[in-house]
Amino acid sequence: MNEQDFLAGYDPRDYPAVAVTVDVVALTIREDALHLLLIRRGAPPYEGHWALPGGFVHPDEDLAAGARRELAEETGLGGERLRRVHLEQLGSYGAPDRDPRMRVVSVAHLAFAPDLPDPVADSDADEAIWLPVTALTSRQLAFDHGRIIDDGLERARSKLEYTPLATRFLAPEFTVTELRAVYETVWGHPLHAGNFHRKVLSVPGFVESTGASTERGGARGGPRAKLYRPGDARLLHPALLRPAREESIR
Amino acid sequence: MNEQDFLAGYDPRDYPAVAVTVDVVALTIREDALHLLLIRRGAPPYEGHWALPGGFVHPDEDLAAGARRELAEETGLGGERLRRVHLEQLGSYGAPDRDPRMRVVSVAHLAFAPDLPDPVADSDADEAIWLPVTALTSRQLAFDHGRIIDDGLERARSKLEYTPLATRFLAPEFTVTELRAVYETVWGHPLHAGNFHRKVLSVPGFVESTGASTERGGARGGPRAKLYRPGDARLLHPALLRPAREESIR
DNA sequence: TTAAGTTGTTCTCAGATTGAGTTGTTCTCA
DNA sequence: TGAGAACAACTCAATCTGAGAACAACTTAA
Repeated sequence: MNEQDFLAGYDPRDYPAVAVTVDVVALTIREDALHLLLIRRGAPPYEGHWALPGGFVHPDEDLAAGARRELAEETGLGGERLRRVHLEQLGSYGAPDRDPRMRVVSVAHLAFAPDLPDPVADSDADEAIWLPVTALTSRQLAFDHGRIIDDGLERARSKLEYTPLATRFLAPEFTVTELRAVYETVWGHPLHAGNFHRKVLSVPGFVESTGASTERGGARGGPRAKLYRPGDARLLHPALLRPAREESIR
Repeated sequence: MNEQDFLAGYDPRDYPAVAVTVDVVALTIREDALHLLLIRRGAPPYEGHWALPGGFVHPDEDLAAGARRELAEETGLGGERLRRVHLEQLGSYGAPDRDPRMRVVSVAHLAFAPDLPDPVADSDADEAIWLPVTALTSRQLAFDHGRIIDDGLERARSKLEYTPLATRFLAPEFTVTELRAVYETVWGHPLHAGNFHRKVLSVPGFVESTGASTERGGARGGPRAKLYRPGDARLLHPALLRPAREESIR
């Protein structure tokens, strides 16, 4: 940053007031559908609209810590379960008029969680709910949260290509079929079971075998499946490619 | 964000003071080396250290607009030349103690520019210079700018894989060899000329032919090269793959 | 003017990867 | 017990990649 501005004297009160919040696009998979954690606003502006969980950054808190705290508050999650949630920064949104009350810069985060219990009613009167992403129209969403969610979904789809983060939607041990279901849900495409299987096992460090198998076969038949846990790779080489789609504009 | 906080009364003065700045990691290629725009600090803290160009967001300015303004101020660039610079958001950095004076959240941006003239001395006493990225050690850099630069470089390397943004380092018309030189300097690997050529021409929308050729052959011989301009693709399908390297930890 | 060396571009070919389909076996449900 | 489902392995053709060779068009230096 530019020291001139500071040298002029840097009493915080001298600067235009900007509030910094952290918002979280928290994704999970329930019943083979991608769900998003949202909060119903009980007061204007955007009363009755859905909004992302979030709030002001605390004075001594890092941005990521703030996002994790907000996530914990709204989901009631803690300890090991909270630690297993993948959390990354998505981007910052700071259009001057995005909040009608004052200048707010929101640092949005993206979270991948395994299927979680329904949010507990908070001390706040917030109504927090996991909603299927398909059930949302931009009009029902507060502020620019529709845009943030779109960016989060695209980021999630893309992250599955070149990272092993799909495993973060699953329990610590999982089958290849469960892993494939994650990809199919997030990408919205059916995948070739045989090829997916071959690919997952051939990419180094994606998954490692536990040696165990499921107790039962599939719900509608089939043999018991082998169980795997996440491997130690942070990136997939070579990546899994999404089926070619129409050139996405952004 | 959480309306409870707001409903309690939202006079800006009631909140802990947070300043929001935009910083820019501006990259260009000079003499086959990747260069970075830096400013020498003339006052504490970090007096004499190098810092990224940046400054406070103006009250009615979007984050990206602020970054572009800072870039314009430090490079003296404007108009069409400025518009041709690629600018994207890199991420926000908000550790509570990253600036010793007060809480500052910096929204870092990443810029790709064609070879630009040396920065003009600003109205500020700032000394702005293009420095080769290899000439930098983390100790010479102010604040957490070393980290921001690392993140920016990694983002740049990765963006060349799946976007046509390498063309943003070049003039509006360029040869395949010039384009390959961009990849080689950013990635730090020599690439196979024939394979690169084949790949660039086969990826739809990466480049399109102008029909023209260079006036002269290469400096040390060789035929005249065909000239191309950027195509209309925003993403490369299939992507160009970086030569496999040791698993990068982050 | 010529020779030597460099470079842009195209081609070849083997190896790896992918997409699509098949097979065999194990399991659940009716 | 039989039918259907699903896991896992395999096959095969099409495509893509890495590595090298070929060749013509150009440069500079002799």
